[in-house]
Amino acid sequence: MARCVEFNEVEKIEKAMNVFWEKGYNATSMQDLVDAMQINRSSLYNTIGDKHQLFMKCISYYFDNAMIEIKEKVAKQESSKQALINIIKDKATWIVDCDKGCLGIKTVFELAPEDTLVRNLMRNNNEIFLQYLTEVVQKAMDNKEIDDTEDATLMAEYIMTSFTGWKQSYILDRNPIRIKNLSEFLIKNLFN
Amino acid sequence: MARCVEFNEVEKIEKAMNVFWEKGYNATSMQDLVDAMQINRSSLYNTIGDKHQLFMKCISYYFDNAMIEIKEKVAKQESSKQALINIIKDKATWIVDCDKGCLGIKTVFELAPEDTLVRNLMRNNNEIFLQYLTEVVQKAMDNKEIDDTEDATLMAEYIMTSFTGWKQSYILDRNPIRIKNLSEFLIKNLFN
DNA sequence: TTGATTCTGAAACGATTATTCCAGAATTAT
DNA sequence: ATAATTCTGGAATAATCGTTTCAGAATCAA
Repeated sequence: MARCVEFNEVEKIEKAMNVFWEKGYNATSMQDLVDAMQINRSSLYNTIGDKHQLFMKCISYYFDNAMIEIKEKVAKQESSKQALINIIKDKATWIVDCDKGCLGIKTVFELAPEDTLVRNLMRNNNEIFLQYLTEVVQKAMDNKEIDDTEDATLMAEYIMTSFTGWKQSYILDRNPIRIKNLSEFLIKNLFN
Repeated sequence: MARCVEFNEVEKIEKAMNVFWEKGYNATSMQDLVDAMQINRSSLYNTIGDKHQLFMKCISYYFDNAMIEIKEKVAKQESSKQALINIIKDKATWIVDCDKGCLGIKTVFELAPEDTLVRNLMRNNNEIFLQYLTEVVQKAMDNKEIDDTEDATLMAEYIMTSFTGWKQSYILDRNPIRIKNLSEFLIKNLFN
């Protein structure tokens, strides 16, 4: 009886995400988005919603992918300690290799302080990631691979917060050595 | 022969800074600025310049004040190690108490990746702060107050990058205990 | 093919953006 | 007081913002 949607929404979300990723929310115009998504203005508003709704979908997509990726990597590791070390090293590598910023961090500083919807979404995402990381830390402790007198959650938080600082440093200095040194220093401090 | 400027530029810069501090660069309009600064549009453009120039002056002012403040605090301390501990604890307190974000961090993530002028200014500021912090670390090492087998610059960088992560955590969670624990964990890791 | 429905493209919307312009008030030196 | 200069307030500008509207093309079931 009627015509069907002809585009793949997930595919379009991904393209929009890349624009937000590069420019941030406020600096991205709807014109930028429709250009990048190769979709009509009307179709965008009819099927996905307005700019804010689109953005929320983008950061959800961003986070879901990040979680899938990290879980795959951890699953490949026998040792939980080694899994943690790999997570840290991978993050250091990613920060240097990815020429864009980090959509997550960018969003926290640009929108979260004033935008409750975004803040809640980001907080949930963050908490889910933190819980997962805590599990890995706890396993490493249970296996006596690392010092188990510390609080596992605190250790996971400590690791996560480090990543943010590395990104800031790299945006300013573009110095890969610095990031490498910082990550190795973190590993040494925590696991030796 | 002619009329003089009737407002105190520094005072106006400070008011503008507070607006940028709360809302960020892109989300702040010239209307917001002239309202807050209580200055005429024309006067603003004639004496200070456009939005971007005003912003550059604001972050310079922001950074200069931060440097003065920290130097005063360090000067009051006999022990360099204690000075470092105080810097870390003060930052943790500041993050929790200051309801605004951090203009410096906000700017790095919002503008620095694309805006060369801002990036260079921020990088210089960051480097100056880093050098100063390195000096304090080095003194503590020379006095054998802390482990002197580490690189002082790396240690200073490590401290600085931690601050950024704490701010992110606090924006999302508003949990003062978390920040306190993170700061104490950092101090323990570095100085015990 | 017909009729119903939905997608599509482009134009138009009103609001807001940063910036400029200009007439007139205010201040100064002569 | 006069003339020169600069500040000031507000209007005006052109561009861009996010969003809506609508006629027509496209697709579907019957």
